[in-house]
Amino acid sequence: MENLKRIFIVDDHQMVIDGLRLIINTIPGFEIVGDCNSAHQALDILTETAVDILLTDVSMPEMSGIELTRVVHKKFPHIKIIALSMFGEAQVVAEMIDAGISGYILKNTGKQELIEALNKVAEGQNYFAPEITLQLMKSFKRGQESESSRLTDREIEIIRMIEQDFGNKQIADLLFISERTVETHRKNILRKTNTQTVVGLLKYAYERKII
Amino acid sequence: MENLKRIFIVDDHQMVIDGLRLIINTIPGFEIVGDCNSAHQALDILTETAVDILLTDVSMPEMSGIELTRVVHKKFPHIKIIALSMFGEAQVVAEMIDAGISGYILKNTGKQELIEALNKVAEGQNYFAPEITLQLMKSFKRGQESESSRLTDREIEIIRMIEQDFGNKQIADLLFISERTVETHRKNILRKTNTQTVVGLLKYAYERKII
DNA sequence: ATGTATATACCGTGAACAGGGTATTTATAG
DNA sequence: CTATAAATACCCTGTTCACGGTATATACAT
Repeated sequence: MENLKRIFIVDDHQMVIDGLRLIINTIPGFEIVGDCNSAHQALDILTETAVDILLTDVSMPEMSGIELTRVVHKKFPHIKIIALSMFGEAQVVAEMIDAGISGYILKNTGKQELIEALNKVAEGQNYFAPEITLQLMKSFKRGQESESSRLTDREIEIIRMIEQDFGNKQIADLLFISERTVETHRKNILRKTNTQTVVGLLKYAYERKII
Repeated sequence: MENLKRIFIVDDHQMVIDGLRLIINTIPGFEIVGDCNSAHQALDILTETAVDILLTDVSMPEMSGIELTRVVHKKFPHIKIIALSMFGEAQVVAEMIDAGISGYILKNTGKQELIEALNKVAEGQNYFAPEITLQLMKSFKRGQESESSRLTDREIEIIRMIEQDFGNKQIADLLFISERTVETHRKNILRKTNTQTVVGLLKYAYERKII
């Protein structure tokens, strides 16, 4: 009888769980023993379900993956925890590491990488997606240049206009500057906020009450 | 002594006011007698400032342009009101018309159109930006096909993933469908929500508690 | 059987955006 | 004077997105 590693998945989006299920079901050596949509549910279930590896979303309503990781790491120290996230924001990664994860992968991870992560963690090693380590290094470097992360008044102004769904051309017209200048500001803004898209930027801005 | 039409501008974004000021200051026949950043302020100032034309933003915190228009139209019936908005959403336009506006222009309006709007309204006529009338006609037609505006479960699912900053490729991977299909869904979503960009869509979705 | 709604999927195109970079000017501080 | 920060502006490229359209399959209702 083969000794399968038992995996449990926590994510508030069932579609992510279903996607992961389909992939993991094809990976030898692992079996999914359950899944649920909230950290609270997970804690209940883990008290009566034998689990080896916990795959948990980082951002969840009510109780975050960070908190869940802390509790699980404390109550069930044998459970290896792999974090799943859209982003590898350095601060969040650091908090998850502190909380006790063994791995951190992005949600768009391909099958090969997921296999590698699961195998490594199952062997007692750690696994961090390359993008994560890159992100951490960037953050470290950025931390040393903290002044470069502060948004200028102009940049904040432009964020506000982006939030109002003005395009670059419109922003340029309203501010009497070149469209190329707007693009440059956008570039600087995305770099400083460590985001790649307008969606990410707006979330950043809302979170930090910039707008 | 030339008889200039006195304009007052209300917009919570000073940059919009400044932009309008620069343009209007070059238009013969008009003078700006004041501006402020909130509807409440405007009401106070209008009681002691002679104004012929009020340019007001539609969306403002605390008291909207719609409410402002209602009050101004009632207390100062001689004041012609021109609405300024990012969008020409039919429902909003209709409410502003009910409230008593004489004109409605988009914030990205060029100088020529602003001149035309001001002149027409100053003569006692109405002026609506061509996009607005087009939007109203679209809305009228859409109102007749109200079923086509209801978002399907799949579409809501995809909106949620867009909000999580998943790109089309990622959404396709997670849902095991073609990227082309995702594009099609996006197209249908934007059409149904009458939005043109992700920013507009997210605002729509947040407002309506879709996400 | 037909009709409708939904999901899926494709074609084409142009515009916008993200990301790599370069550079200059102005204002301010030391 | 030099150095720095901020604002401005440009180059280039590849990718993504929005928007115009077409079509088929499936499930369900009539």
